[in-house]
Amino acid sequence: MSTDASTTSMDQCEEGLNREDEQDMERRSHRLKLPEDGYEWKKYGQKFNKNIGKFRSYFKCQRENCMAKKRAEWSSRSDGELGEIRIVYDGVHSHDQHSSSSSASNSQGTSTSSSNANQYNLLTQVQGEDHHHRHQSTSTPRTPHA
DNA sequence: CGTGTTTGACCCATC
DNA sequence: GGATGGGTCAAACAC
Repeated sequence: MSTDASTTSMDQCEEGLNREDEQDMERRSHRLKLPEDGYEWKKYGQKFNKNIGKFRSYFKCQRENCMAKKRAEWSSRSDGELGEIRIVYDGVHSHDQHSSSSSASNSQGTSTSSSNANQYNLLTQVQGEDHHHRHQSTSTPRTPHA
């Protein structure tokens, strides 16, 4: 809490372009436009945080070997335009970015996630939230019985 | 038809 | 011991 909103400065809404193409899906799919990071995310839930009066969307990496998760938080402003969207990354990617433009710079040096994980950790930290609880252990927390 | 999104319900952790 | 919040999965719907 406190001093938020101005923290988000990486979101760069790029409007226009393919109005018909995008509109087709924008029509009813995800009325909210989220900034792409270069990874494929699948929305698996949405909740409203009455504490801050903001919406929270949950995204998961589509990759099978990717346990990375993304969390998007935005105010409940009118539809269409969003003031600021807070993106929080959780987990670490084990695959390369599928981005369109060449990423150039960074990554791909020390094999695997070491460096990558660090990068994401930093982002998560930036959010400056509180609580440091991290559950999800035991390979299979869910397993009633076969 | 398949993909992707959406909403609700369910579960777990925490207070 | 219960209640709440938060997080996740599943099903259904739409295109």
